[in-house]
Amino acid sequence: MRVTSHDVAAEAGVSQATVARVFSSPDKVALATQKRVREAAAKLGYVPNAIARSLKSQRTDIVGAVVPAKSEYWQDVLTALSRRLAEQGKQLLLFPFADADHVEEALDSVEQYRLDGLVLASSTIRPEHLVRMRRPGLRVVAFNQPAASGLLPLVMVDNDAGARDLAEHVAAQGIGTAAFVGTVASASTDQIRYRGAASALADRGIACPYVEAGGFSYDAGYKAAARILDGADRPDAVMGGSDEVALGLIDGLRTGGLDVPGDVLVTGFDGLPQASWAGYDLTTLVQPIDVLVDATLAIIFDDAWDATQPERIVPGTLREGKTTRRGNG
Amino acid sequence: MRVTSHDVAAEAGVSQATVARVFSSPDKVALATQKRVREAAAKLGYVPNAIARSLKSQRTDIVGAVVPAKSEYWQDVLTALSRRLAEQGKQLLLFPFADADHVEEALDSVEQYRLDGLVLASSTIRPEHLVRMRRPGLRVVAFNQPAASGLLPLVMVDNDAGARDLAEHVAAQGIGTAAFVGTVASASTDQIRYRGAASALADRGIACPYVEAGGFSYDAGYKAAARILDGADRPDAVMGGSDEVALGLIDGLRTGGLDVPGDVLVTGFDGLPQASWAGYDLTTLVQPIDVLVDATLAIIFDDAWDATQPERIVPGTLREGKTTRRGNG
DNA sequence: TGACAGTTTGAATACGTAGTTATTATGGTG
DNA sequence: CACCATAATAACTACGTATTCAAACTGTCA
Repeated sequence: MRVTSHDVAAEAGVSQATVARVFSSPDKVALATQKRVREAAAKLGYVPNAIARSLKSQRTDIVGAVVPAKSEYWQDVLTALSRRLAEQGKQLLLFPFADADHVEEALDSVEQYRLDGLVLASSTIRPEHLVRMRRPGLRVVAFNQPAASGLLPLVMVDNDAGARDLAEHVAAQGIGTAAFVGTVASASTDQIRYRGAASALADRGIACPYVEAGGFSYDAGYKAAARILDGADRPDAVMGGSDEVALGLIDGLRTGGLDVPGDVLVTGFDGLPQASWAGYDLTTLVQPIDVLVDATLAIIFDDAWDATQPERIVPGTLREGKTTRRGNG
Repeated sequence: MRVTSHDVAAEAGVSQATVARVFSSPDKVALATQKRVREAAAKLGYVPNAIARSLKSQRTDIVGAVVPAKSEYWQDVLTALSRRLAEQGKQLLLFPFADADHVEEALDSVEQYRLDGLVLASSTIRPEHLVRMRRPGLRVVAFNQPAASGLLPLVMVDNDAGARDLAEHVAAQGIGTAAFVGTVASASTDQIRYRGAASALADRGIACPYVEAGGFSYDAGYKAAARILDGADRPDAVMGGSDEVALGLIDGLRTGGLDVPGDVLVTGFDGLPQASWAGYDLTTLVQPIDVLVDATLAIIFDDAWDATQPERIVPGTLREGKTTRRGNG
């Protein structure tokens, strides 16, 4: 049914090996022969079979990504990752998981495919899952997942420094009290960001209690806002554990009758496109996603990767939006 | 290096064929043998090789998706699609393209992989590309792409009816003039939505000129708002060609000093999560993405698919937000 | 002309699995 | 106990390609 290299070989009057060479290492085939083969291939509509090639060459040219099914941040990362891969003629295979309990299933499917590399995302993947992925022949990279430190090659934004930058920026606006609304307390990014922010604020004598939103979503942030409004002492600033939560916080606070930034300052973390939308214009720490993605692919594809330097921590950039601009409040 | 079914066979003292059967059709293997094989497999850490299986079985259990690299809407669709596939033990392979000129390259890569099915997204894929994908053994579905009608099996929301619903809803608020801010004029969804809206409005004596945002993004909508503000006769209602454009419109109009919905009503189309965010609460037509995805996968995987009924048009739902609520303005 | 290096091509093989056919073991029946 | 039907397993092969090895061919130079 399907046209194979044998069919092309017969049509062009050469051997299958020659056809294969024309498509994989053309410099080893005489130009006249190449021309004949290509014409035959075009005539028959031949397309090399990537499956068979992968079986033979032990390379799939496919990178897998294990990511949470619902998340604005990860969608951005995936977009950047897949674009970058496409430029190199490689593809991205998605292994989304609904929640932490389903990670195991996703990892099961991963092993079946002999991927060139695997990007492990989501800070809720547990360490036992991480180490399980350390297999010969599979380059695994933990993406923005501090918990993987020491277990897997790791690429991430400098969460600690970023949180401190944000905290210092907020403190400089002259606030008396603050609160940090994290996503999920067990997430390692959450912990680092909170500690960084709380520590920087403490240096300036500002207390910063931790509030758990209970999720990574806008809704979680929106609902957390209600709890802050109900609380006894309303903070002057609220630092969101992620942009998505922060956007929910803003809307929740505004729905509750507060003015942002007039009554409460709000910050985020990630640098989502939505954070820059004029309706929010959120002060946040922008992750250099392209840099992170490049570093990730370097680990996967660069043979000269230095295994003794398995961590790549990239600084983020403070984006000052109007949600921390006191003057205009 | 890698553990194969042969290794497991040797370890368990059976033939390779028996090992294969244990993992693909266990009911044909005696329980005692099965146990022995599974134990041997566990001991050696054997995992079936999906590449080899695909080569042999002529099925990859992978569905490809050709989608624009940047788009909130498509990210939502992909999320739903990949989740659904994962439930069935199948995977999603992404073929993103930066712009319409790069579709060709994406399609080239597609053909190399022997996918079980292919989802063609984006209304900017040209007809010649569409027909090129009609190959034996590959189930292709055009997703939300009216232009594919008659060329490929098609799944889409009822754009015409949806646009009419929105238009009627807006008209019912008592407006005098309107404008439709489309995404890209050549996009087939844009054309249908505009015609539907304009026709419904015309029935009520309301004119509705077409304005091209020039893109599918928030930014395109934001910039289009400026043009509307500069225009001679400001419309009482602006209908966005998509939610993303509509959200940009809202912020653009508000930045320009207008109140939405006080001065101008705004509608969208798609039903993005962001449209429901309290800061916008956009009136829009919600696409039943899960239904669309199910219909798509039915075409790809259902052998009894009725080729004489190659179009599946699903109604959307009007979501009434506060952007068309005159009373509160 | 003959030998030789370099280039080009063909035959054969392996990648790891699933399915087909052949063979052996099992159990029930007259 | 012979016989047959059925279950269970083994041997073998094909899927489509890339690569190794050997063979054939090219042109060069003594």
